[in-house]
Amino acid sequence: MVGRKQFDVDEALRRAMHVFWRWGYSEASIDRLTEGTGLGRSSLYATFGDKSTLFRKSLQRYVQTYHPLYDQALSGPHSNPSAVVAAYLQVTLNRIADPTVPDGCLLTVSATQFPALDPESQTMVRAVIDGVRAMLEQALRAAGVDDQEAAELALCTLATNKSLAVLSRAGFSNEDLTTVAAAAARYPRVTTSTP
Amino acid sequence: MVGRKQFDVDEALRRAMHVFWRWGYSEASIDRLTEGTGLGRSSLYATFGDKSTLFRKSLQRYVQTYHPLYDQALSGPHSNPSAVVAAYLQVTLNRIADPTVPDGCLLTVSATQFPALDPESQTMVRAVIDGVRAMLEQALRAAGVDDQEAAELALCTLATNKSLAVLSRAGFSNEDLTTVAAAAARYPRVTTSTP
DNA sequence: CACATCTTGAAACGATTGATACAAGATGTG
DNA sequence: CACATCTTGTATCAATCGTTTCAAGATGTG
Repeated sequence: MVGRKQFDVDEALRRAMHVFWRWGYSEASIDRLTEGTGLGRSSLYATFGDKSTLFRKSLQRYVQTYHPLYDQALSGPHSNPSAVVAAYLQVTLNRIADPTVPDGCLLTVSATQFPALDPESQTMVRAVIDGVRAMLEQALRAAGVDDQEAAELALCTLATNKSLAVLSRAGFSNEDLTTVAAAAARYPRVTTSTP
Repeated sequence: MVGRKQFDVDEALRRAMHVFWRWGYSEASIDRLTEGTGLGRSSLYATFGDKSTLFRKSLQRYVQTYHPLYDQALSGPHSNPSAVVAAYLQVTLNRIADPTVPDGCLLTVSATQFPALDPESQTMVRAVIDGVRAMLEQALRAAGVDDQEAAELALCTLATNKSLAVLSRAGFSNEDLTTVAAAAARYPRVTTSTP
């Protein structure tokens, strides 16, 4: 069992990400991380550093995994703002419906545990959320929404995204989540049809 | 310091509730609970039982505190469904803007930490959320919304409530939260004006 | 006053937390 | 083969976790 590395670093990081995702930072103990990754304590520390560093690498891995999916959904040609919102939220719904990943969203779980995070991790979580917000806003402007409405709609879509994660964590059905997402996608019509 | 009780039980419970609210179940250690309540360990255990029991009593206290506010907001005469939603979300906005209580919402923090809770607490959290959903649905029906739309709108308003809590936790400004709530209150017009 | 009752502070419990030390040993290079 | 390098399992660290025990002492009742 010694000599060269006995595991795939990227796969181990993916599993560690799932542990943080499922349990949240506080409850993601080293024991659960070693069990989830299959690594020994020594290998875990030697490869990824301490717990908070591993958390940040997991969050980075999370962004690298799902950011492209959101980016692709937003970049596609959309007939109207509703389509942009719907495409974005559909990525979230697909992820939540995926039985091979934990419920909710690592970002949302981490945000609600904000006081439990070290300052560096807090900054990173906030930065990622702000990045998502900016990405949404830009996509909406590209879809022809004026600046003010784009800012508001981006914020509301981000909010809907967070609510889907919370409801999923609380055990709400995919049907309920789909209803929420569909309603959020229907919303933009108000701002475009009302003067 | 011995003899008869040196503290007000209800006030101590209120403070314990704030500790769970701010830190979440996992990070609400006994040390933080004793410090937050001002009680010694012995008094804490003798009065409220173990940690998970104290958590449930805190959650019950949370419901007893804020349920009447929501109930009052929903029971007032409303000209349309939007007014119902706006009144409901305003209670949440007021609570979040209150600097004397922690950010977010105890229910939302607990929901995202679901896997960290014991089964009994999980059941209670879920029951409270379902209760809120039912309360919203009933209020909307009382405001003249038909059954199907009332169910959907109640779910979406609950979702908005959760999103406000998450964004608050992540440090979003009250202005942003107000924007989200206002947009959610504007939503019902779609379902009533669109055939 | 005498006594049972209750509360409180302090000490201590075993278990678990995150983290480190170190020896054993497999690998690649010379 | 010899040797430096790297990885891994085990043991262990101090700190903190939730919880219990217990003696000291103030209170209310008789």
